[in-house]
Amino acid sequence: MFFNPPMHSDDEAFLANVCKGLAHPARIRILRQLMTEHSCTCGHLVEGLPLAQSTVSQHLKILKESGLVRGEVEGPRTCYCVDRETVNRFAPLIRALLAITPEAS
Amino acid sequence: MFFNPPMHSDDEAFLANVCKGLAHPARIRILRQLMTEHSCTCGHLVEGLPLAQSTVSQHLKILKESGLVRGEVEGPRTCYCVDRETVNRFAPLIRALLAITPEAS
DNA sequence: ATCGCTTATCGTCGATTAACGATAAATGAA
DNA sequence: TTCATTTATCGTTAATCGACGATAAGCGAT
Repeated sequence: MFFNPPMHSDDEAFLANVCKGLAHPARIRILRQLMTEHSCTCGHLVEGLPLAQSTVSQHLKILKESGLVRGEVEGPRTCYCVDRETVNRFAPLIRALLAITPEAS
Repeated sequence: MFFNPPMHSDDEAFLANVCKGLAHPARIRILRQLMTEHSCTCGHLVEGLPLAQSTVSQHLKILKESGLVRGEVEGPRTCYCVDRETVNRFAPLIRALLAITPEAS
């Protein structure tokens, strides 16, 4: 079996930051929607959530800051999509953290 | 109309709540320590962190509220350990979320 | 140039977070 | 009982979050 690799503090900060992005039910919802739909406008997301447009916009900003989401202006609207690079870095890190087993003493 | 969630909103709230517990580097560090050491006193955790005892105690409280950690009083000290039930519920949920691929349209 | 649509930002409010020192509570030991 | 140790809690301060309405900014179409 492998020993648990030591985690760099960069990775800890990254993990914490992404988790912060996921630390609200509305943002979980938004991320899941973007994972399946590939690209959504803010307005479309607002339709699917019981929140005001400004609130959704704010959640999208937090998701962007966490690195999970990117937004591209297209004409009068903005298309949001998941940043797969962040997901692909995050997934193995959180997986490794959760898979740690106690040392046999 | 709201998105039709393939995920129960209970699960979304659970995911968000656990992520909230992980949304700070110190708590990532603490959880990691508890995953490997199985059981730690607050004082032992304080030794490994650049934070005051009261701050570490506060982080432990947040981790308990997120369900990730349990604490048991043993004499004058408290032993903290990971709640594996929470981890075992969280792991497949976050994994499933991150594994979603865009629908072929 | 103006209108209409879409989205970001501003301002506000109450609640929460994060950090610390100080202190209280609980327990084991002397 | 008294003392030392350990941890939780209180009080404080600054910062951030979460929600909203209102408004500004950008763009396409008329």
